Amino acid sequence: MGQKTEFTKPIKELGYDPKSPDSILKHGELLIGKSLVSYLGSDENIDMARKGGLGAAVELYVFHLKPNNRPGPDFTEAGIELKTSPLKKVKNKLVSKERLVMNMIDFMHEELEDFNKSSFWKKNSRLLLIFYLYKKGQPKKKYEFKIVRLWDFPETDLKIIKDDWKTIVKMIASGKAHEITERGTTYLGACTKASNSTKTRPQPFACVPAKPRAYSLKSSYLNAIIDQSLAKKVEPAVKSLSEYNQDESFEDLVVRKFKAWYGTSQTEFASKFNLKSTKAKNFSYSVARRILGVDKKFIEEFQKADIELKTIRLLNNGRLKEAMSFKNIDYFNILKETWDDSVWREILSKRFFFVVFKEDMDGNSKLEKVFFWSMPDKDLESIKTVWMATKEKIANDDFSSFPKSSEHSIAHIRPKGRNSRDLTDAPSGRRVKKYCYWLNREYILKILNKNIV
DNA sequence: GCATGATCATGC
DNA sequence: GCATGATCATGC
Repeated sequence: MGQKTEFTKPIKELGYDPKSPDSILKHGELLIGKSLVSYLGSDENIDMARKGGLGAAVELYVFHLKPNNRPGPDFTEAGIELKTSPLKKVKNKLVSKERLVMNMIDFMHEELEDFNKSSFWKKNSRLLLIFYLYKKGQPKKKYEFKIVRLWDFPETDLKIIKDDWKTIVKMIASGKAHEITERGTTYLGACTKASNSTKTRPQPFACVPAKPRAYSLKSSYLNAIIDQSLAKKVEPAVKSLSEYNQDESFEDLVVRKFKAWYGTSQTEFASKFNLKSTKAKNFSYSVARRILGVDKKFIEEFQKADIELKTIRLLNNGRLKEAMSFKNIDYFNILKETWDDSVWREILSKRFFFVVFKEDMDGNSKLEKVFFWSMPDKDLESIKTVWMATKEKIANDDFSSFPKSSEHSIAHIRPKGRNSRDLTDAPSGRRVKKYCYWLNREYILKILNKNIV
């Protein structure tokens, strides 16, 4: 004991505070969505040949920890053990690829009475879990990190883990370390290490040597952590009822929060909120999240209520820059649909939150206003003709004369692919251009004018 | 590599 | 100045 964490850099150059769990976590979170190579900005000087694979590389290159085999946690002062573990994709879902191996069990010296004094608990009571997506054949340094989070065992889990631990040490105490199996426990396992070697270890109460084993968290337990972590992409815009003014609705409150920012330019938003580019396709959504004080990826209320945020850009002469596009038409799907259950009708039936930017005389786009909106029923129903005409053309394998904006006051159909060579299969088997749904410019302008209060 | 939100380019 | 074809930029 008494060993302290050692670093490969002076503390002040680490980029985080190794005494602070919060700072360690924030630093780790920089990995999300990146690989080691993209995190470091280059793959020069990454030596993956060392022992321990990606986990050791994360310790070294991300946290600048000196390799160690201390009995205590990696971040001694913060009491946090760093664990890096692989995920795999099964039916589009991320699951644990393997059990998470913790520390070796030293049969001769393991605590046999008090869980709190056990080697497992001394090292692993609090974890920084880093999950990455394993891909066969890809170099390890290119694996993408998906989840970074602190893990404290909830009380109710800990009860089960303590029972598992007792089961394991009882085997040692009764001279049966060589009979330990992984199946006998629930969350915490004792998995074999170096199982295909002939190496064995002595045990204290029997002459029979036992296979070397380590404490491990089972895949099923990790899967629960993974599910929980991935679902945590939402955060409510309203954290407490006290945020509401009297008689205010959720939408009123959202609009009120935005009003304080009217007149702010896109570049100002970008620098204020640390957004990389004003051209990111989720730029407006990112701005909205920040205005509403949401750190997570999605605004919970918007998700729950299926509110769709759309950006509208006005030119400085008050005209609309563009019509509004929606997603591409699925040529196979549309043939199976009726208007009432069609994808497009479903999209247009949503509640919308429009964020309007207006260009000033110098060409800077500034936040002009925001408002919630739903398409009136009569408009929705009038679009049925556009949809039917589109469906009919597709059924007739005619991809050259979709409804134009001059033919209907609300909507039209227009190409949208990566470029003109970006083709897709038509039901006829032919390769055709991708088209999508649009709301006419004039129609959007009309909505805007109605909502200028 | 593709889907998606957004924008550009050109001709009338 | 609009309609329409085409393409960009980015996230997943």
